[in-house]
Amino acid sequence: MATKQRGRPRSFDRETALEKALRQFWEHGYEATTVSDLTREMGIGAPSLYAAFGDKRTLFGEVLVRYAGSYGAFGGRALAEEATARAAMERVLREAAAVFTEPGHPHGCLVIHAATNCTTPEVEQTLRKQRNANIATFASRIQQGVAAGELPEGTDAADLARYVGAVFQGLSQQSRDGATREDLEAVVDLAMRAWPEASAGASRGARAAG
Amino acid sequence: MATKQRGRPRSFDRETALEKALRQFWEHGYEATTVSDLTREMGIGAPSLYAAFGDKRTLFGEVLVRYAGSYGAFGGRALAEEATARAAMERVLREAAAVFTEPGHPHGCLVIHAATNCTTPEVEQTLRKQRNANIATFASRIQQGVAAGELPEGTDAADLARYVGAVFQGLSQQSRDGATREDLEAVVDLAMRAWPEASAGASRGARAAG
DNA sequence: TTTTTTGTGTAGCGACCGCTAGAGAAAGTT
DNA sequence: AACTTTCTCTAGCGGTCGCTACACAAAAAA
Repeated sequence: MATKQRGRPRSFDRETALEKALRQFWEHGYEATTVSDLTREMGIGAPSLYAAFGDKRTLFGEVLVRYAGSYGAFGGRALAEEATARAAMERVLREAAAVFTEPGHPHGCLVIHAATNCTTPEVEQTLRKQRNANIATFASRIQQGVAAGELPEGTDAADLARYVGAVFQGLSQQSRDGATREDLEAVVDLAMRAWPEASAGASRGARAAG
Repeated sequence: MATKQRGRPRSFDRETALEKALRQFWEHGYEATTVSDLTREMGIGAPSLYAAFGDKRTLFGEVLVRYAGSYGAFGGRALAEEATARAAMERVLREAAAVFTEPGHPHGCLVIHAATNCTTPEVEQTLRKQRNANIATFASRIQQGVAAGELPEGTDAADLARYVGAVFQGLSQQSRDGATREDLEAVVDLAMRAWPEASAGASRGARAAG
């Protein structure tokens, strides 16, 4: 590991270039981002891109991983850190409203928008699986909440997770269509009104955020 | 229409061909649908397509009109026919759940999916305007309901419309990702729990809305 | 130094894109 | 019949796509 590379060293920073690629895919989607766009933004030639990242699809795969570990990490944090399922889901939606409209990077969720109407079936399927996996993660967290008595007995965790996922996807779409953070916050306020409250026995930590 | 055409008659039915084009754009989106795809599905040569429909963009425009008048017409009907804003919005979502998952045609909403990540700015803008116009229509109907006392005073019709729109867009996305009609019905059930109810005394014009 | 290894630039490959010229085919009109 | 009008077919235009062969440049190793 400590030994130096043998040949001519790379003339660009790999992480910086990857971030540039991420922005391009995030803004324009997989298909609509051309290798020509990528090389221009990354400031390198096509052969350098292929040598450093493989082909376009492989580069996109690496971009997905980077996205999941940075801009897309808020969901996992919310699920891990909040005490109740309700707090977790509300925080997911609220941070989505913030991140999706944040200045300085493309709006919306890369996973939702980067490959809709994609002619590369593998890419389309990868992202569809990712979206469904996210909803499954929501369901799992909600099921915990049901087991803990935060939610009424018989609450269908999968249905509730799909509902949260639908709102999440709607937030992403609307952030692309020009909605402001305040617009989306209002949507979240309304969405959380649908949250099932446990009958006044086991409920604890249920708090209405301002 | 009394006099017959002079030259060689068209060898295909224009409406049938247009419907075929609609299905292609609906399934694959604007960019990902090639003229080659279109001519194959429509059963005609490229010159016939261009003679009958103009270029690809013009054809897509005609497809949008046809969609709005057929598969996409349920929203307008719901808004026009239901007595209350709540009933109208609920019917919009419920019929969306049904139409988006209906067998025999592509899933989801053409307007939402056909041009996400589009490299033709005019097409992208056209569809974004359409989506925002739909939400504005919701807002207008909801405002009527507020005026009629169906909803609490001070209800923000724009916010509520955006919420319904977000759920609508989420339904569309999930129908593409494989959700069944039953899945989406459950989402609608939950979504409607967020609907603001007028306090018992204030429902003066709840049945006289129009 | 020379040799080896690896990255970079030019230049262009075959495939597909949206689109169309031009010749022939099929109808009405005279 | 001949002529006019319109559609259809073959073939291919210029442009862009993702990707790469090849020669050269720049580093470590010998």
